[in-house]
Amino acid sequence: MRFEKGHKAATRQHILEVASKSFRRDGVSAAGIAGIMGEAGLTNGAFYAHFASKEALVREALASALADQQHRLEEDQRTGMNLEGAIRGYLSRAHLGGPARGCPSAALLPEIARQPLRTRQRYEEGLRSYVSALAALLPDAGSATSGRRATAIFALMVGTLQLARAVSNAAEAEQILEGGVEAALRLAHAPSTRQRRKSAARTA
Amino acid sequence: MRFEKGHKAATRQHILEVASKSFRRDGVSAAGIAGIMGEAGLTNGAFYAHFASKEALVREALASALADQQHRLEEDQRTGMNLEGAIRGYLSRAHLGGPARGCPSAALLPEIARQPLRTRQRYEEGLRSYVSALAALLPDAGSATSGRRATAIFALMVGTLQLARAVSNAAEAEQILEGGVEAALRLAHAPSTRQRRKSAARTA
DNA sequence: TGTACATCAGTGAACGCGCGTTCACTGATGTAC
DNA sequence: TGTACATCAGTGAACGCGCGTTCACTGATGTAC
Repeated sequence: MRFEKGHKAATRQHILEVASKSFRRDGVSAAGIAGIMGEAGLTNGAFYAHFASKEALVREALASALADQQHRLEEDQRTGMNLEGAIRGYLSRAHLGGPARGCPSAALLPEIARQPLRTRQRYEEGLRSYVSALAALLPDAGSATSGRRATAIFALMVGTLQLARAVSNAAEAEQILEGGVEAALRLAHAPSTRQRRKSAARTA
Repeated sequence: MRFEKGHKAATRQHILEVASKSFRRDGVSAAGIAGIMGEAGLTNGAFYAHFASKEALVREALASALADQQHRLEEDQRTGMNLEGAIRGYLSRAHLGGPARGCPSAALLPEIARQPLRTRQRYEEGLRSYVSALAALLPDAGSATSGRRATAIFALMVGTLQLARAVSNAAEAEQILEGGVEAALRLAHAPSTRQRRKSAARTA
């Protein structure tokens, strides 16, 4: 054989990694097959030996980015990082400036919502799994409401990072991130029933 | 003249409204000039009599959508709606299902972050103005931190709506919205300094 | 040991199509004389 | 009052280009005899 054993699988993996970054950097519909293949050091024709369609690539690249994100969170957890560390890492200058290597939800959520059902279902699996890992870091991990609260915290972090990225002024972007950290930390702690009732009464 | 006075301005406005909806529905890069003009009942050639480029249209359509959003919020405010009402309206089933008429940030934020500087600056103005209107609804409106907290609440709402839209299961989408409402209401009330210190100590 | 053939990852040109943009033209109206 | 011309919003074909996808081909290797 012309290529060593495992070569094709390695190429496929390489295309996947390049695509995953391209999609997050440029958006799904703005990133093209020829560009991705070129960036991977191949020509466009080789693509269809690895994937059935662009849609299939999107699906796999998205799943791969979500899996990476979760592995990094679990690795952080293993090395003793707490929830505040995870929040500060997510809402950091590094993550602000590096969407290609960052959270696929922050880079692509509205576009994911427009993808075909199969893609959205695949995303959903990855999301659920990631949010569970996040919920495990909450002070009340395992409680009935920890999953729902982890989802809200994640939504806050995604929206905050997107807002900070859209804004042109760097100082304002950092203010947005800081405000997000503060708010996320507040949400991280379960309110007592008494506090929640008081809140509801005040806004009603 | 063949056309009544003000005809051209009215056509321009019509194109803008159609474009604003198309962008939110399909995404900026997926929505094309010919499609927008067709939806407006015109042919592609007429476009450049009204706008200098697609980029110019994106800029104006975005500004227009943000202005609409703010006017609706202020109208709600005038008719006596409080912050909880605004939050529940934003995180409602109607808004979930109608991105074309809804919040441009929820529909387009990651794509806005990839637009040229001019577009982002225009977005930023509209955002600032909208968040100010939101801050005016906070219990501590006018305080030093109300703007920052309004931004965080808005980020939470944007992320929550995006997440709910991406998910394929309708029941799960509603759960996400409910969790978002709960979290937003919590953030709406300024914590006392004592509470904030306690929170920080617990997560450190 | 040498030769003919099978394998298969990757090449690169081509397919039809839609993109953003340009431009010569249309045709209904108002104005000038 | 009638005719020639200017105006201008909109038409529709065409520009070059890049898209996703297909396919005949290449060429280095392993296998069969």
